[in-house]
Amino acid sequence: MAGIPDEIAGSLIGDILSGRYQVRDRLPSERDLATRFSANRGAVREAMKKLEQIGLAEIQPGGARVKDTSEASLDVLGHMLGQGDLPDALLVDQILVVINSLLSVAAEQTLELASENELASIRALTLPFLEDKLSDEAHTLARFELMRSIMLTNKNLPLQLIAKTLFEQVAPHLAHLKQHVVIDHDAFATFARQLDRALAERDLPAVHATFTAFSNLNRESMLRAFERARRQAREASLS
Amino acid sequence: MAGIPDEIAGSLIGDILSGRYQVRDRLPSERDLATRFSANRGAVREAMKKLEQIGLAEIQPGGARVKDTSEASLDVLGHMLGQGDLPDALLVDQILVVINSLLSVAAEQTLELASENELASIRALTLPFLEDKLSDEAHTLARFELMRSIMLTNKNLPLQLIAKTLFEQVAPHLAHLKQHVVIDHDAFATFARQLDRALAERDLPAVHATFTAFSNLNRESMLRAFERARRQAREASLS
DNA sequence: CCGACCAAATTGGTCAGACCAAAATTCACG
DNA sequence: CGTGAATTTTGGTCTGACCAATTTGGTCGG
Repeated sequence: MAGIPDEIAGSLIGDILSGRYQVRDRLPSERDLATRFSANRGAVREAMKKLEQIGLAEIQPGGARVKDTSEASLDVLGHMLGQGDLPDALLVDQILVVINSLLSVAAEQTLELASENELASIRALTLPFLEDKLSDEAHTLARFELMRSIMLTNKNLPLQLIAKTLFEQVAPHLAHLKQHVVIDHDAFATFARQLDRALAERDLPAVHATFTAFSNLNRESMLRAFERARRQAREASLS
Repeated sequence: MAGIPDEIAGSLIGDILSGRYQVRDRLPSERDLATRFSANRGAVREAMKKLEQIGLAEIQPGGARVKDTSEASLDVLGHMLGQGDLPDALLVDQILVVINSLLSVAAEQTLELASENELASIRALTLPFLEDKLSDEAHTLARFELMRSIMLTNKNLPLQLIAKTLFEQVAPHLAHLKQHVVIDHDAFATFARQLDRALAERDLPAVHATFTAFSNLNRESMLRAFERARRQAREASLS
């Protein structure tokens, strides 16, 4: 299922992101890589094309060179998060900042453009947060559903694409952390009430303020989850 | 310089975006395409890989299928903008909305994290807008430099990557429109003064409000440019 | 000793033809 | 008329080859 080119690309990406190949270094030739990976040059070539598409390498006749991460495409994020045992907490936080700001924009545009029906269907998604005995899983599900709905109701294609990409990059690496996340149900209930009111009254500043609060909730809860995960990792290494 | 696979990919992308291949349709086989483009199957294969990376096609043993634009990567935007004679005005507007909201986030984070020196260097970039006799070109240059600086001072890598990608996608297609853009120097001067003050006092809400104004300025000026371009195109078609 | 220039080796770009496994298609059978 | 097996089609990978651009290394002249 993996595919040989993807394996090669993954290995090379790991080498680059771990610093084994420095920026501006020349990567081994396609022929050398083919030998090293016991694969055909065509497979290596597809892997190199992937590196180029991700923006980690620049291919030219004469040789391929490593490019800086800051010149890469969004797809590097997933690979960067997958480097260590735990994802980079700072990077995850930065992604959350962006996601939440995009949510805010989406919501603001929804206020301007969405029909009453669309608005109502979003507001309905805030109801689960008011329930008393919501399991953590159901809560997480409700959060995602609310975010997804806000992103889809919005007609801004670029916004949708960015959000989708960010989610896809970060989601797989957050799966392990899920067990460490502790949800502040009361805080989210307050948020849900505020969001519902802001949407009902089409109060744009209130929507913005609400999502700022939502953002802070998410970021703090994620940072705490990282702390717990790290602590557990330390204890495990002592035994 | 173009490269055979890129030519093939470009042709297929055009066919997909223009609707010649509908979503979920099967694309011709690699062998057929190789014949049609008088190219080797390897070249066609690389083109198909590119389609897959862009997110416009899904390749599986048995055949490749067209995917919906909403499931693509950010890189489709550039191709979508390059479809007609003029870029899609609505799409450009949506991109501007996103860019400007990202600018706002970047600026807000700068307020929290940037040193006095970094802040000062950004503030210095607002000065050109106060000059009286600034040519349109110099004005555009100053705008870009200000945006670039805000994006780079910020330490948020995902934010930088998204902004860079969006710029790269949209910039080439805006080159033709530049001649139609009329700049409201006074409005930008007001914006510059407000931004400078907001940064100096690290006034977060003011920064947000300022960028909202900036966003509206940019969007309106671009929409007007589209109108002018369309009008000129109509007149040209009459002659 | 150094820089400019030229030839050889290296490298990516493309092509041709082949085999395999998985999917799609066809078709005979119940 | 369905259904399941057989066949064809399709993508995935491999081997080996040639070309053009680049890099490299050495040579020559200053």
